[in-house]
Amino acid sequence: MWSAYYRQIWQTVLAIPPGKVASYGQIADLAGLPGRARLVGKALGLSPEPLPWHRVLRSNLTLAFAAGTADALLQRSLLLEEGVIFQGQRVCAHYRWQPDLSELLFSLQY
DNA sequence: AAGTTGACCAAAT
DNA sequence: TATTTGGCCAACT
Repeated sequence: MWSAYYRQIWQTVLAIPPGKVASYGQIADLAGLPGRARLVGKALGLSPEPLPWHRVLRSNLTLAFAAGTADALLQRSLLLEEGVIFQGQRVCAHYRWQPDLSELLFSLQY
């Protein structure tokens, strides 16, 4: 039995298209939880089912995990598989997910 | 009940 | 571009 907050967060993360990335704060906003970026990180770790968690990163486009850790390496390779290119520690800015209205409405069809 | 923590963020410096 | 600062708030000590 999960908090409604987490469900909203998970749903929003699922709406991120492959090959795109979003920030924690952005997910929080889209999920109707402005200012609660930290809750997003928490929710990702508690997800009961597979999520495209690797598409979520910090607002400065760096990974949330410390460089060199197993988690960071995994996230990096998952993104590379989707065609996301890195410049040093951060992903190129043009991979940022910029949802338009119809895309958001579609993701809310339930 | 009170203090700490965290897959964060924006603004100022 | 990097670091600091203050803010955020649900979950845990």
